[in-house]
Amino acid sequence: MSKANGFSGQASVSPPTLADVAERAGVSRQTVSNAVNNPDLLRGETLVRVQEAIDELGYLPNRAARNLRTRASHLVGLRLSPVQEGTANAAMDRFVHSLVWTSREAGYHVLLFSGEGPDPLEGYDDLLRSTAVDAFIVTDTYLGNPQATWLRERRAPFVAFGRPWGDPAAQHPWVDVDGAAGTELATRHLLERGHERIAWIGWRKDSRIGEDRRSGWSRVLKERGLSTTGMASRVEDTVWSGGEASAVLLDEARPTAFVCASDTLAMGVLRTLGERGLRPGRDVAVVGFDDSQVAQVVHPGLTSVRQPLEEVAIAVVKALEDLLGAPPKVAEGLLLTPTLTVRASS
Amino acid sequence: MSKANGFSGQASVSPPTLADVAERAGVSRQTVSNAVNNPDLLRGETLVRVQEAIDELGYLPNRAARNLRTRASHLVGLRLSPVQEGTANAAMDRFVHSLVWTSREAGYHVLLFSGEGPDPLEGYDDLLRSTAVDAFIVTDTYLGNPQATWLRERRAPFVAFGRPWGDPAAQHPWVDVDGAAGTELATRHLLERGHERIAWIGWRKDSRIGEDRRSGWSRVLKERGLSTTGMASRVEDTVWSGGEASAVLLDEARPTAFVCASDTLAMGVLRTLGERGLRPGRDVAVVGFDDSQVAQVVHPGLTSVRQPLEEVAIAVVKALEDLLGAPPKVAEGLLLTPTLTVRASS
DNA sequence: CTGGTCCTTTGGATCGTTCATAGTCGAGCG
DNA sequence: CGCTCGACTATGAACGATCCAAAGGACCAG
Repeated sequence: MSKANGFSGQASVSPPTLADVAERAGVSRQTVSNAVNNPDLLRGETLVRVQEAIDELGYLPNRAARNLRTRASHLVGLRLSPVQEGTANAAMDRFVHSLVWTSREAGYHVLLFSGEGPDPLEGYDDLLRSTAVDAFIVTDTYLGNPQATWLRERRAPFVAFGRPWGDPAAQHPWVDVDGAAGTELATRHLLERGHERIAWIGWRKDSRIGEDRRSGWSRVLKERGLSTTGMASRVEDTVWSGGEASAVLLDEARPTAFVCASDTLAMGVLRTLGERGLRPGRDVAVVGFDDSQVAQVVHPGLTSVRQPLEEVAIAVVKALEDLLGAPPKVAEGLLLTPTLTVRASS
Repeated sequence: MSKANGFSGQASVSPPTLADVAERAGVSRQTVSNAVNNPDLLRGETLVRVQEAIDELGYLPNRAARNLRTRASHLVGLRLSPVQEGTANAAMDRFVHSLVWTSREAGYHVLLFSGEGPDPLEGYDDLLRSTAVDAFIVTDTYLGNPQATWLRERRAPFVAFGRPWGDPAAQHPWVDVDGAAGTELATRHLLERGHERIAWIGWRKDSRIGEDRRSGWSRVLKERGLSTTGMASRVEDTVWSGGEASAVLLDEARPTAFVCASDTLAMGVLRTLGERGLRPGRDVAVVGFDDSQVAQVVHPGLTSVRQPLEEVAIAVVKALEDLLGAPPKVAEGLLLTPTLTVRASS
C-alpha cells in the first residue's frame, strides 16, 4: 500500500484510469489489466514497471466499470430484519460482524438492505434485477422460508443461515447450528451437576427451531430414564412469559433446573427466582441460549449455549465462493455444533 | 411493482436492457432513459407505452452501467467496529438498523466494511479510490478522530455521528447526541425522587464523551448547591469496574443514587447492591446510559438514558443528501437530545 | 536464410447506461 | 404558402474496465 501516491494531493481530479497507468508505464491498457488480474502473464521486467506506475499514480480499478464488464459486483446482500426491543437476541448482530470480516478476506463486501413491510421479498427483487449484488445471504429461515423458494425460482444465488426445514432435498447451500446438540450439552451439564428434575421453557410448537432445541433436552432426559411429562412449557419469547412459565413449573413440577430456548426466557426465570428468594446456581440452575450480552453482563452470569457464529460466517462465505465460482458448486448443508459457556447460574 | 413480468420465467437469460425496452415500445433508448429518470419530458401517451413495456419485461436499470456513467454508486460506506464482548453496548447496532432503513428511503444502500488492524484507515482507502461508495458515515469519533482529517484531506464526502471534539470549526457535517443533557435528565429525575446524595460512575478522563456525560451530572448538582466532591469515580467500561467503584463509593460517600456513563457500569452497580442486600430502586437508585437490551431485560428494569438513534439516522441521511447534492451543501452540526426511559431501578 | 512455434503484447470491440447534439414533426405567424 | 419556433425523439459518443483475436518478437530447426 503506497502511502505517498500521486493521487492524494490532487483534489477534485478524477482518479487515475487504466489508460493513465498504461501511458506512464509505456504499455497498453490490456497489459496493465493483466498486471492486475493475471500477473503471471507478464514478463517479470514488464510487471515491475507496470507495478511502479500503479503505485506512483495510486491506481485502483474503477469498480463500476469492472462490474459492468464482468457482470459481477462482488457484493452480497443481507437483509436486516427489524429490531426486536425487549428481547436479548444479539445473535444477528454478532453474525453480521463475523460475516463482514470473513467476506472481506474473500473479496466481498456486505450490502445491507431492510425488509420493511409484510412482504419479505421486497428489496430482494430490486437488488437482484438491477444486478446490484452477486448473491444473497438469507438468515430468517424460521417460518416456511418463502424467500428460499422465491430466490430459487429466480435463479438467484444465495446461501442460507438456517436449515431448509420444509424440504430436506433443497437445492441450495446452507449452514446452520445444531440447536438440539446445544440443549443436549446444556442438559448433560445439568445432569453432571446432580440435577434430575430439569424443566424446559421454549417457544410455541410451530417454531421449527424451538422444537429442534427442545428435542435435545427431551432426548437426554429419556436416555437417562427421566420423565419429561409436566416438565415443559411453550410460550412466546419474552421475559415476562419466561417468568410466568417458570413460576407455574416451580409450583407444579418442582424442577431444580431450567433449560431455556433463549436468553430472554432465561432472564424471566431469573426474575422469578429472585422474587422467590431462590439463588440462581445454588438453589435452582438456569441455562439460556445464544450467549447474548445480557447473559454475559447480568448478575450472576447466565450459563448459555453459544452459537459458533464466526464459524458459521466462514462456512457461509465458503459456500458463497463455491456458488459463484466457475463452475458453480452447491456446497452441502453443514451443521455446526454450539458450545456451552458456563457461568454462575448453573 | 409488476408481479407477472416476462423476466421471471426466463432462467439464465441476461436481464432486459434499455435497448430491449426501447424496441418493444417502439422508441429509442434515450426515450426510455427519460421515461425512467425524467418522466415529465415525455408526452403522456408515450410515457404510458414505455411504462407498459418496462413492466412487461420487468426492466430495471443495470446498476453497474448507471454507476459508471453517472460516477455515483448510491452506496454509503459504514465501518463496523469490532465487537466488544462483555459490554452492553448495543447502540451501534440500533443505529445501523435505523440507518439502513432511512437510507433506503433516500435511495441509498449501506455497505459495511470492517476496520481490522491498528490502522483505522484501512478499508476506507480502497473503497474510496475504487469509487465503490459515494460517501462514508463515520461513527467512532471518540479519540482524536484520525479518520475525519484523513477523509477531509482526500476530499472524501462523509458525515459523522459524533462531534468533532478536537476543532469546533470542523468543516464536515455531523450529528451527535447531547450526553450532558442525558445525564442532566437522569440527575433531575433522581432529585425529583428525593435523592440528594447522587454519585457518578464514568469513564476515564481522556474520554471526551465520558467527560461530556459527567458534566450534565455535576452541573445539576452544583445548580442545586449539592457537593460533588468524593461522589465521582472514573473507571474503565466493564461490569467489574462498575461494581468495584460503586462498592467504594457506598462505603466512603454513602450515596443513595448512582448515575452511570453506561449500562455496563450500571450493571456493575446492580451487582454490588445485590451482594449487599440493597434493593435497586427502593434502597438505592441506579440510572444507566444507552438503554441497551440489558437494561430492558434485566430484573428489575434499569432506568437508562436513551439516545434517539432513529432521529440521528434521519439527520445523518439528510446531511448526506445535502452533501452529495448539486451544489453540495455542508449541513450544520446538529445536537439531539436523548430521553430517559424510567424503569424499576429508580 | 527461412518458416514455424511459442510467448508477450496490442488494438478493437463490448458491457448498459447517460450526456450532448442533431434531427423530426406539427403548429403558428407573416 | 413558406418559414420559424417549440416540443420531443433519435443517434453517436463516452464512462473505464475486460474479452477476443491477432500482431510482434525471440528462438530454434531445417
